[in-house]
Amino acid sequence: MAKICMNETCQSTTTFEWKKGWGLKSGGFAILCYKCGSSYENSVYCETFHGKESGWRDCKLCGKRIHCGCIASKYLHEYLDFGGVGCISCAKSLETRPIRPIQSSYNLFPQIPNDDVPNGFSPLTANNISGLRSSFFENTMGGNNTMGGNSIDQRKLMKLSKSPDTKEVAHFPQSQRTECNASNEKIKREEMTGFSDLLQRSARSSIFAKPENSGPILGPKDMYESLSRRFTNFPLGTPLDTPNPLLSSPSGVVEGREQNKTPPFQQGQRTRHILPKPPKTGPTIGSEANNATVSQTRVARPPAEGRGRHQLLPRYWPRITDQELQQISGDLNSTVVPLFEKVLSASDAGRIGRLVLPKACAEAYFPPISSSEGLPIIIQDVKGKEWTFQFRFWPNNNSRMYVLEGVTPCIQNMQLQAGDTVIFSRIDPGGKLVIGFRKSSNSDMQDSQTSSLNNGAPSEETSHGANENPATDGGGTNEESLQRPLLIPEKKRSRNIGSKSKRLRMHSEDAMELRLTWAEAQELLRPPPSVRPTIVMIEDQEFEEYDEPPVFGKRTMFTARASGEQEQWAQCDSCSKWRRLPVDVLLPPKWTCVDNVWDSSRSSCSAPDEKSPKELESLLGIGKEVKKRRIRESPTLTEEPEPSGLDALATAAVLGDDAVDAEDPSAETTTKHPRHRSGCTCIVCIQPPSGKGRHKSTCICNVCLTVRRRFKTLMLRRKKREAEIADTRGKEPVLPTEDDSEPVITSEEDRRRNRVPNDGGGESSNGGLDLNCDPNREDDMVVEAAGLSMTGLIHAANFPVHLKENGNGKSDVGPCLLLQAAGESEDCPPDEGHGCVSSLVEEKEKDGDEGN
DNA sequence: AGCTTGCATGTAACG
DNA sequence: GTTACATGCAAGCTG
Repeated sequence: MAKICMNETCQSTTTFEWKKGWGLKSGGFAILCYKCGSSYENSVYCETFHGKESGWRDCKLCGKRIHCGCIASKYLHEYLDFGGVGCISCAKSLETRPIRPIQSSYNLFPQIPNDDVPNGFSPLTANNISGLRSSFFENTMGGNNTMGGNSIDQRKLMKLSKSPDTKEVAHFPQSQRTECNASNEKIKREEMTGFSDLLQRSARSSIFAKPENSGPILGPKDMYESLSRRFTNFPLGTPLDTPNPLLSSPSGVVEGREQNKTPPFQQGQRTRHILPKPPKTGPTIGSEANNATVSQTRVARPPAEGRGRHQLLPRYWPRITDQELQQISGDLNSTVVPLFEKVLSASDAGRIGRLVLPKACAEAYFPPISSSEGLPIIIQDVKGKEWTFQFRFWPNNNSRMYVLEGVTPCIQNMQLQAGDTVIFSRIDPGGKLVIGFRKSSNSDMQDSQTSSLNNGAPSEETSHGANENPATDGGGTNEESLQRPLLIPEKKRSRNIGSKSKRLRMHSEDAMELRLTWAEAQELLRPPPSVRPTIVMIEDQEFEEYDEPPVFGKRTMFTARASGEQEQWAQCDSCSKWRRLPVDVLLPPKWTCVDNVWDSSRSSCSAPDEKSPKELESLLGIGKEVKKRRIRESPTLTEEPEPSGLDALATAAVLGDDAVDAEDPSAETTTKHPRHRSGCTCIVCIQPPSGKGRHKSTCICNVCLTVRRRFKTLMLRRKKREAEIADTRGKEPVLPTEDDSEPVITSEEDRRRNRVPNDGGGESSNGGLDLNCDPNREDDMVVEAAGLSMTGLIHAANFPVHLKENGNGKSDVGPCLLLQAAGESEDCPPDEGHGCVSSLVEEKEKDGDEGN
């Protein structure tokens, strides 16, 4: 079926081909001129014939084949008054009524702008397109060259005016009437919505229109650009949601009363809705709209066939650059038709390997499937590799849920993750599906989305594999500015990337590492600068509340000297040397030797290390594999060499001063409590660093007084216990002493008392405190804990909660211990199961008080 | 036990 | 209120 190329400068009569691919829904087709390369695909989706295997029907009058769902077919068929459809020629010959002159700018043929629309359109592209249109129609009409552009418009108008009014419909059998009405309404509705879609899209895409005409080759892209320019020339402010009764309102079709009341021109004026709504789209819309100003992204190319009832949501409109198109097409003889795109959800990118397809997209661009088993589909990636997916659906709420199964290899091959975007395109001729992608700029989805939204910076680094060229021909417009994503509610922007935190779950190994370092990150939290906390009292406890989120400070190491004195060490960001700091110093995220105002001799990177590397490594536990080893060996984060202030407290509470004085970095506690883990968000653990500088050794606050009082009780109890031990010494074969480096354990009781590691007590090794142990069995242990010094206890308690330590992931224990040691057992109620020392202390204190 | 599969359900967007 | 869709979940399957 030879056609004449619509390209005026080509007008080849022999090189057109109808291309009918399965990506072309409902008998759609694409036209390709092999001479000039112009490609025109069916752009007006005809829902009337949707589902028909063939897009062709027979004219009821002459039997001529009528195509639907294509550029031409809109004008190749008419709904006949007596039912059915007829070819345009027959319909015209039957037409007896005068054509209502609708001068509306509403263009039934939005893909081919109408020069006759009196809206002050610039003729910039009209000449080209009108010529194309003319020749196209002349040829698609079977060589009837008598039909010029006006004729086409007349036909359009005729088609519009052919909407059967009530009288006419009333003569039909009910079935036909219904069908006819439905058909007309459907078409009109889809045209209307398609138009509004186009308006919205064009408002955005206009910013990408090339300033110069693209020359004789006018492909779909150029057509859309031209359209964009044209449609953005619409006067603004006319609401679209005031439908033209002739065009879209059912009342206009069925009731028909209002049709003639309004002058057609006014109808047209009314119909126009130029100012699109702010895009209620997913995050990529907004972000990419911003990016579009610099990335030449072709925003929102209208989905060709995905119209009608299942018109695509804006978030699925493909945005693609020329480079990407070219990369996909690979050669000049093929045309890439972007179909739709989708931001990968967590489940899409997960291991299940199921990519949920938007229903409208699936039904528009994928082959129709009747059984849930679906069909295998071969989709080519941008590298040319072909992937076979299973395209299928599930019944869902009287609807369907379309999925592509088996996408995991492809997703992984493209190294995509949740938040990235896959773009489905079609290569014409051939109808081959292509899957491209666009990576989110940030592996963290939220960051990427919000950052791009906030500052308008490019959020996409690659698309379809590569898009490195900044925009050269794009430019912001007023329309574009109107579309700024700032107008988009955050709630809607966040769609598709997981408004729920659970959508952000990551299950990769990387994520595991992130989880492990979460505790470390928590330790770096600092109160927001220049923000005064609000002190709230919760069960007689003071808690600081900050309106601003905490900030990250520089990670430091805490060590304990032989004297029990705590030290803080920080590593210079410049020279990586470790500098000793006062223990109560909070460092900013960036810190160098120059900032070391506490030690002038080492306030320069040129100053040598205070300790030898070996000493430092031993002291601070720094080494290459420390972190990895920690992750690898201890999923519970129990192995940590450096005692922190709170760790020292815990250690001291168990082992007494000797444990601290030993300056054994391996003295450690455990965080292995089931309810009080790293990242715990309970009121205790979220308490910001509140203790800083508050509790001096001379402090007489209630907390410190309570600590002292309780410690006194502990000491008394210890003496009492020692007396008991002395009494029973003769009965026990071996008794552990404080001086015994390797106490001989004679019973499980004593083993527990002395916290000597048993066979299975990894967490309790080295005298650590196992918070998981049964509190009821800890009594004696706590009694033994009375061996610590008051100063050590107070000193340890003085450490701010979040400064307590050294990045060993034990932040969860610290606050609990500190508060509990300070006598605030209420903060770790038994039902919370914190198993805190303090609660044990409390118990024993009671006992002791009673005993005393 | 881990994986796959099919369906159910909750939620957000849309009309 | 309806629809679309992300994801949970249980039953079945497989090694």
